[in-house]
Amino acid sequence: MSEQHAAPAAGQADPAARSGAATAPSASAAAAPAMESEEELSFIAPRRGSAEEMLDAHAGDPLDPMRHSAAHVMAQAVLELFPDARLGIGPAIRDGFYYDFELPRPLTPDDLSAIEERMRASVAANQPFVREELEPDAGRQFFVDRGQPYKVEILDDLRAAAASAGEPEPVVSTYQHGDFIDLCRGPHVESTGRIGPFRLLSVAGAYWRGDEKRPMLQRIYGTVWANQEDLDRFIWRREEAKRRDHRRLGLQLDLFSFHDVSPGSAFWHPKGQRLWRTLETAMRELQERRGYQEVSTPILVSKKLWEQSGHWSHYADDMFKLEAEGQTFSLKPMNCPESTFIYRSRVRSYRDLPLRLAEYGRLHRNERSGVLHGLTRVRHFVQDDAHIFVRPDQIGSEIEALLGEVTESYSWFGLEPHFTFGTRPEKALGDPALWDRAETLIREALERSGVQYRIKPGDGAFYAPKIDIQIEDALGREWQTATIQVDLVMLPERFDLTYVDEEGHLQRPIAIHRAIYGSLERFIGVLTEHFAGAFPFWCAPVQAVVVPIASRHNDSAAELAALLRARGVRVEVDDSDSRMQNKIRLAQEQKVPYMLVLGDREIQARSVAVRTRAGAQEPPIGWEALAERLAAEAAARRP
RNA sequence: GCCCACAUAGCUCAGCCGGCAGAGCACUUCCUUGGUAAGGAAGAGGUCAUCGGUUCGAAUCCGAUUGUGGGCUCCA
Repeated sequence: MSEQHAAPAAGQADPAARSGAATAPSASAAAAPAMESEEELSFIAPRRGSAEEMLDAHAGDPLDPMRHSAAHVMAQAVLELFPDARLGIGPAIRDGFYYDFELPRPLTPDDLSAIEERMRASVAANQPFVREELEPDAGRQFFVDRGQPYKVEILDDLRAAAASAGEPEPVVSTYQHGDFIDLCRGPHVESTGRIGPFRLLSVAGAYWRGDEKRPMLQRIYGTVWANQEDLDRFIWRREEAKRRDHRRLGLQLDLFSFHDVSPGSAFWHPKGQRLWRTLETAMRELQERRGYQEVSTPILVSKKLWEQSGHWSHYADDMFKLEAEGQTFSLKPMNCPESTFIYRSRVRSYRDLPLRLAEYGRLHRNERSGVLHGLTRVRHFVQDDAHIFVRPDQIGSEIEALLGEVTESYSWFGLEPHFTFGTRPEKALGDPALWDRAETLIREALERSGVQYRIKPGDGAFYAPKIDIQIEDALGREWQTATIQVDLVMLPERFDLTYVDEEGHLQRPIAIHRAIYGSLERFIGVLTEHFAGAFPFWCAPVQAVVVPIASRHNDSAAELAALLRARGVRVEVDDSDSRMQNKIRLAQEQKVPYMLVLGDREIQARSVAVRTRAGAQEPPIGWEALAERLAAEAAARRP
């Protein structure tokens, strides 16, 4: 970045941009006056704690008929226990199924085992599934008679949908097994005996049709597999996920904690902060190298800013607000609008662009209490945000560079990014021709970069086509982390950003919003689960523990530690009274990459015996050689 | 926010049908100076989340509050 001067400019950005991070979902920003408020809110309040669930939309599994059949069998069992139960829906889902019920009382764990028992009886009876088709009116009457208003509603909706699409009345199909009949499109397995090993997992509240204004039903989740081995593997995966849960590991590894006094905001302990700083330092190094300039903008901002950006009308409830001297302020939930003030602080020339402004902004969002979840769904988080202001002719090369940045930084963790290109949605702001051009440039950049990507038509933000980045962790779960959004209108137009072109005319720049880690909080949560707490050497909070065998070795241990520290190694000495075995055990539990054992033999040779956390024992190595090796390993940033 | 569950020592958890608050780990002290995942002994540590109610008596029963956890349109 060289001769960029800064310039005046304007700008603001959109909220959604940063959404990739902590919040993942949609992006939309607030500013779109024409948008419907619900839609806008969606980006604000990401739907789920873990993106994995969101991203893995259920996509047709050969086990689906069996899973859906299991849901029927479960509904049958529930009806036997609660004859007045009203049935919601009971689809097959990823790894299993659920069914929603309206019941006279809350279900208990005992109920679940009773239901399971009846299900087993049904499976043992091997009752065939029988399909029947009814005239719509007859079908409707059937469910009215059975006291199943939700089924009637579904039927009515189907008929209404068909009518409005100009299609003929839909045929109503039911499936029966035993004495249980359900409205159902099918298909099913031939008989209940074909249902594999299953287990009921949990009960949860679920709004009818996901609408908080509709009744709250009770949802029972279950899982079912083709054979016992698959079921066992699934159960193992769940348990492994629990073992890797970043909330548990965060405590065990002394990284962070949460406290009543600030729900949804982590307290970072020294080790967690060390990890954090290491990640941030690596990203800063990359950004320096790639021509970014770091900025910092206020956390407390007048509501005037959000009124100008358009966020206030739709987003106000999701911001923390406060009053001072008669003015209303809020804690910023996103960085973008403020970056435009820096852009506009002077006149910008075409020579200034691309202007890459990075900011580790501390953001606050007033997430509803019920959705908070460890580090993945928080009220306070830091985003490795950047706003890049470019000329239209620079979009392609800039996108290409960004894809390279994502690939490079994720390689530090051995993570392979997956790219999803979201194109123009139905409701989009801005000139369609500009959209087409931007999309073409993005597609070309994706092609040139040679990365694998998929296209999600209509999934762009309403003001910008975007590239979302997902990663798959060690358990095969997908997480959304990074996002790149090409903002054609939001920041540039609402904040009237300009630059002077070669001929002295004012032109409109394009703003690219991007976050690579996304939210540092969330990213650390994902890394913790991915590595099960055993972070790669380069970013491990404690990289090595020196283990003196007896107390007479403590002085040498301190000397070795000082030598390593001087080379930038994060090292601790365990000079407690414990036996060596115990010291090693504790270091293993803390997932420290290297244990450096020092006894008489080593000290005499000014060497040290290295044990890795994988359990390997290496031959003694000289202190200097070890320092060289560790410094080189840290610099390499390998997973 | 809503439904359900949970909240006991720093951590993990016992504590039945109300009757003097427990264990392991961690911590402190002492003994032990030991070669690759737990050496031994003693000690300290709790307003049983908070507030209120029932009761002779509440960690225990009831209610509220706060926090945490599982979820909240993969549409018959």
